[in-house]
Amino acid sequence: MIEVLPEFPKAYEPQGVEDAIYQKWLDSGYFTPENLPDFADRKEVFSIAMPPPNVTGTLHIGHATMLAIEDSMVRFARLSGKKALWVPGTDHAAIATQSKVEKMIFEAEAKTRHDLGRPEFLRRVNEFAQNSHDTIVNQCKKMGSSLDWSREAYTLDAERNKAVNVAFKQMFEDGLIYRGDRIVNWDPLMQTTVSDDELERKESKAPFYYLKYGPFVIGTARPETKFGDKYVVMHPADERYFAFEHGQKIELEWINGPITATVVKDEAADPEFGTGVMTITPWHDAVDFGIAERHGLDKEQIIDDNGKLLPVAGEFAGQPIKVARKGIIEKLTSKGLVDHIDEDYVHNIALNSRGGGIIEPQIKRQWFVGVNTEFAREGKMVTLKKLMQDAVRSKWVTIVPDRFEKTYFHWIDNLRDWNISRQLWFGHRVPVWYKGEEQIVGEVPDGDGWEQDSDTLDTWFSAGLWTFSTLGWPNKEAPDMMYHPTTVLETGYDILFFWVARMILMSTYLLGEVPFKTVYLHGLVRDEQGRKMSKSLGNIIDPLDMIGRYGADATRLSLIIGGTPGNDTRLSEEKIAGFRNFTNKLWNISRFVDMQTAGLRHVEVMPVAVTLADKWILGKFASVIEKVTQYHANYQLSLAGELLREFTWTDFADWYLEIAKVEKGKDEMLNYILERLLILWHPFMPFVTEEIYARFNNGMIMVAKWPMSVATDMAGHITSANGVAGRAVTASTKDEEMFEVLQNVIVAIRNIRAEYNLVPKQLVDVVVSDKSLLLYNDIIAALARVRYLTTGEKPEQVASAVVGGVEIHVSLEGLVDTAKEKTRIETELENTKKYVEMQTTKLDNADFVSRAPEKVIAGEKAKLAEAIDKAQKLEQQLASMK
RNA sequence: GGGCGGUUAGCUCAGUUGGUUAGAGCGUCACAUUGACAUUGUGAAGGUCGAUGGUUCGAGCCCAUUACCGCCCACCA
Repeated sequence: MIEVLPEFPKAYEPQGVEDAIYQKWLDSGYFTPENLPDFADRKEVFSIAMPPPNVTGTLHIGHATMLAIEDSMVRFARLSGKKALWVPGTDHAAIATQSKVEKMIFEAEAKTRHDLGRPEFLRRVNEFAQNSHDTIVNQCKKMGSSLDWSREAYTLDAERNKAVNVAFKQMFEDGLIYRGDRIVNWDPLMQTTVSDDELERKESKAPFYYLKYGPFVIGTARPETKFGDKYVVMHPADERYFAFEHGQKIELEWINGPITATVVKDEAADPEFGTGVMTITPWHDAVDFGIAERHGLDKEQIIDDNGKLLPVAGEFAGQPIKVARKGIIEKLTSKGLVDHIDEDYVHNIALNSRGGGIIEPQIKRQWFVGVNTEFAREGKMVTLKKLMQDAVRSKWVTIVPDRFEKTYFHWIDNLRDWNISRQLWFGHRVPVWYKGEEQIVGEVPDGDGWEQDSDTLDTWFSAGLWTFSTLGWPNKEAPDMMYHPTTVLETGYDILFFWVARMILMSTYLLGEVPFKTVYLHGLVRDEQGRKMSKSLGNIIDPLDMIGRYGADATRLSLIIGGTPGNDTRLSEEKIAGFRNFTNKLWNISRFVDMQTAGLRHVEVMPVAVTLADKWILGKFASVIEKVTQYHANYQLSLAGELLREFTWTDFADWYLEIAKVEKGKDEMLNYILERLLILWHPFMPFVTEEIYARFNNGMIMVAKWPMSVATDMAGHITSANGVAGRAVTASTKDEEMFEVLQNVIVAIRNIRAEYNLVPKQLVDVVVSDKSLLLYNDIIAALARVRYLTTGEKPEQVASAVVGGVEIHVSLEGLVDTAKEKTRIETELENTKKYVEMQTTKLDNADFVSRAPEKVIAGEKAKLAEAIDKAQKLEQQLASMK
């Protein structure tokens, strides 16, 4: 069926067409690779697992960046003839989502999750998650994302739950998952543990108390933890305390009366810090816990799960920390135990980064993944840490930009066992069932009387399985597993530890292969002033808003062009508006070609280049195809976009189309180039290119063929395998140089015209020194507004210039300001002479001549010769001036 | 305390293994408005590439030192 298209509107209006185009793509089914008509012929596989957005709300500009980049990658792969798959999904984001919903419920109904009960609370969270999900899916579509919706997944659905249970079981059986009493990060506010990576440290100023502890002075910022302190620790090599022996008992007066303290010598005590002596609280401090473990010391809980003091605190029992601290200091002061107080002490306090409270370390029975635990793998003993390290060290996984490999290794080096159980309600239940002494792991037990572990798993546990749990795993025979390892993982660098590293852990452990071959890390999007976007600052740029105002293509371009991987980018509405202008430019280029050639149409075979301009543009275009293809292969999307913009706007529109208005018979050339140019643009701006392409009547651009790359032959001729049987583009170096001279001559004339403020209507006569330029009389006449172009005698009243060895005299009878001309030429001459001098010095340098490559020397010599020639001509011009 | 990044035109940024007189977009200035596009065209101005020293025939790029800004990591109680 041939669509009847309306007339070509003067301006591109994205708002009117984007939704329909997206629907057309959906209807085609091509987002699902198996539906591609030539699926079987497509040899290479390309796949991306989309980082699933959290179902905590709506997509922000960072998500939009992710979608723009990934969609460009997938569309490029699809156009390049690959089996291109991009899997969508959402993340239940256990802690973030639960925290958000709890907050909403409390604000609206003043109820906690305990008031509602587990089933009702989960019903509410799921309802919220569903709404967020729908919004997110809609936003992905608005961005033009070519996601395979038939494969959509959710980190908390039944299939993913199965994957989680199988993974858990295998790790448990290998001894990598264990349950133990360890010191963990407890958030009293949300009543759950959080992993080390979910802590956010905030600098804070607090009084630092120096307390008299028997013969010692100890320092603390947390006097409320000191009740149980009965060990006093110092470095074994600290000479000041040689009088005290390890294990020595000391009677001393403390907060609630006399106690017996034991001296412990341990290297964890820093002699440089404070007095070099400290007391320890193993239950509420990770370092202290370590010391206590090493020496087999008692551990006592001082603070309960709600952040209140326990009976050990005596009269302070039941008080919240903040209240108790004041009273304790008062009591210590009255007992004369406060030595002095440093009021300006700065330390870091740990917060739950997901909107929770101040972390209180506690000893708790939790589930852990042992990252240093050895297990057998192919006859060797390895650890999860080693698997993670090897994957990157061996370049099995490549990180772009590579500097993040260092960050990655550093993180692994400092990694401790991963606490995976949470006391949250929203999430995958820890797949362990208990009945009396019995325990079943990883599989739902038969029979009655089994109770499941009430905890849920860290959201990153299921997220770590994402690349393969979305492709049918744990069924290793699942046909979709052909898409694994995925080709590239594209995400923000801020998520390297949380997610990227854990995916590598899970995949190398469970599958024995990496989850992706390349990690492409994009930067954060900031506002014009480099600040993070946030609601409170009111500087948020909402992608949907921008799409509504400037179109999805412009929004996408603004997020792809002008940035580099791993570096933050600043975004402004002006930038997006600028790309809206470009979108319209491309539209109008097409509109012009449509009018000029009586309708856009597919041209299969590369047309014969008739004129110099034809040869030039085909040569240029061939090189653009080659470079853009290469940039895509190297994930240098910004460079690809900039090169395309330059070619499209400057070379094709400003030069070639202007020439096409003069040189007729370019219908094939124009259509041939435009069609392929649209394909090159399609990964970046899918909507407008699809809309224009409809007028070519050649199917959908989404499944068009990427123009073939080109090669340069020995003679410097650029040949194209561009679907053309044996026809080569013959833009020789000489042709290219000639065209450049032509361009320079035109610019020089325009320049002179501008200096004398000539309006376009006013034509000028021009005398040039090179008669071969007369061949291009029509072009020069039109583009530089010239009446007669000759090679005759230089007229009297002229303004002159020298470019590329050509002398140009623009006849300006009655207009020439001789003094001004003289100054202009003198300045030019002076600069040229300086340059000649510089080049001469360089070429007279024996070291340069003997050591620089010949090619460089030849180039420098040619430049010198041209400059000398130019200087001579300028001198003659000056001499002939009256 | 360790590590990483940034510093190039008024602003936002490129600059591919060191090789033209360092580029782009936006902004600025001048001129132009009936024939693809004013969401435009033409032309121009604007930078001693943070600083110092070194390597080299040659440095924005490599090395060392240093300044400022930003980020990440860290068990100084």
